[in-house]
Amino acid sequence: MQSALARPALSDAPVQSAHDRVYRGLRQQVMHGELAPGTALTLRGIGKSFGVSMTPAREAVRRLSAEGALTLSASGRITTPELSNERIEELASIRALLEPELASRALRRAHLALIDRMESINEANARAIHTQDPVSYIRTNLEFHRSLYLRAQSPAMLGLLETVWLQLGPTMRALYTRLRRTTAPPHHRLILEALRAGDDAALRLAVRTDVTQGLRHLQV
Amino acid sequence: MQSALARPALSDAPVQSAHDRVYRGLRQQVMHGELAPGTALTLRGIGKSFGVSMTPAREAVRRLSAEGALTLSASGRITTPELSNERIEELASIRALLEPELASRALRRAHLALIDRMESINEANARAIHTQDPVSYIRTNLEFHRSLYLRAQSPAMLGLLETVWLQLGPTMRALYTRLRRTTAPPHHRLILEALRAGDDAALRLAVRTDVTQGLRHLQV
DNA sequence: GCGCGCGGTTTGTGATCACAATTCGGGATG
DNA sequence: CATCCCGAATTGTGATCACAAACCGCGCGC
Repeated sequence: MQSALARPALSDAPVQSAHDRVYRGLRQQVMHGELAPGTALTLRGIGKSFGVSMTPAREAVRRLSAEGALTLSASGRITTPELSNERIEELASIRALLEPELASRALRRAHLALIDRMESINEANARAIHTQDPVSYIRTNLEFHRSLYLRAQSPAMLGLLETVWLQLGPTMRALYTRLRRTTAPPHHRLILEALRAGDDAALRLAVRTDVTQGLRHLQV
Repeated sequence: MQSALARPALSDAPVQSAHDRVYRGLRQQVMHGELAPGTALTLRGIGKSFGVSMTPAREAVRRLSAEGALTLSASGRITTPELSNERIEELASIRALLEPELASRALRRAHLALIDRMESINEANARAIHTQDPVSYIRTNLEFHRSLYLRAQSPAMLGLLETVWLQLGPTMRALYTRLRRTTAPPHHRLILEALRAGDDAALRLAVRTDVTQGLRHLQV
């Protein structure tokens, strides 16, 4: 154990199989918007960049494509998904369905330490907007939401939601690099206020509008 | 070029890769409740039963485990999922969230031919109850719901729902073989009536109760 | 009789190889 | 100058193999 602060001792799996390392690495790249929509990948390229052979790369890609994080063409070529407008709207409406429910379930368990942590994540999010860093913006934005939803104690629902986030990753990158917003999203404050007030209806509404607002003006 | 003559062009995907055949076969077995919870599988066994080597079997298993249809132990052993009571309730509440939404979206597009088809599926479902065939019962039950949701034109939402069905497959088998019901579920009739009446609120309620009713009295 | 350790067997993992299909670029042709 | 065609290079697929870890059952010892 090198550092109890950097990596808490309750971390479960320090030893992970090769395909799992590849899976986690690719998954993070896709979810955080490090790859533009339509980016082409190859098994040999993935394997080389992770220092493994084609076999673990293949399994990671198969797993990610099952989650919608990657698209396999009919001939097997690997790309990040290029979503149609209808698909984006559908995924947004799924978020609008799942996230208020998760927030509501988390509400009764959200104590002050969580709200404080969400506030600090939100500040990091504002800094990412200021420095025009789309990857940091997406990452901190998702972190803000996930830290709340983790309290819902609903792993299956959170898992489903994360596959939706995965599918939207490259598109969110394209979105946020294009519109170059300079002001923080106002709804995060509303979410924090509703949490502090313990107001379920206000929380559901604030989460819903935050989710739909970000994906409303897309115009791909 | 010989296959173009041997296989008429009107079928869309006559040629499928080996791992896709394995994937589809296993997926159907799991979703339709042909496998009890905790059933152990092996890559070599799967490969042998599908006439392929370990490689396509591995990819199919990786894909199915990403969808929650199979569980991989820490050491890599493959089993069908054994769900805890909390997990079953959570998945039921996800169904209760997604299915009324899909039904509502399908409502405006549900013309008479669809309702007739759903009625005939429902009759097959009643026959499956009569003959005490759990696999046929689960299959026709899902078919009843899916034929409606297909009209919602929401492929992403339907895809998410199907992964939930997949996770519940073995559990539903255990459930329906245990309680051996002899009467048809009454809510399918309510769903059909609401469809005919074009009543959105009644449809949402009927679907929701049908979903929660079936998974309420579990007691695993 | 009961628990425990040990060895053979099973099983998943990752690497490598041969192969077919796809893709892409260059060059000839109109 | 555009278009089409052909060949080389790229790429995914499936099979096979070596290997380590996990598992299972038998037999020893208490």
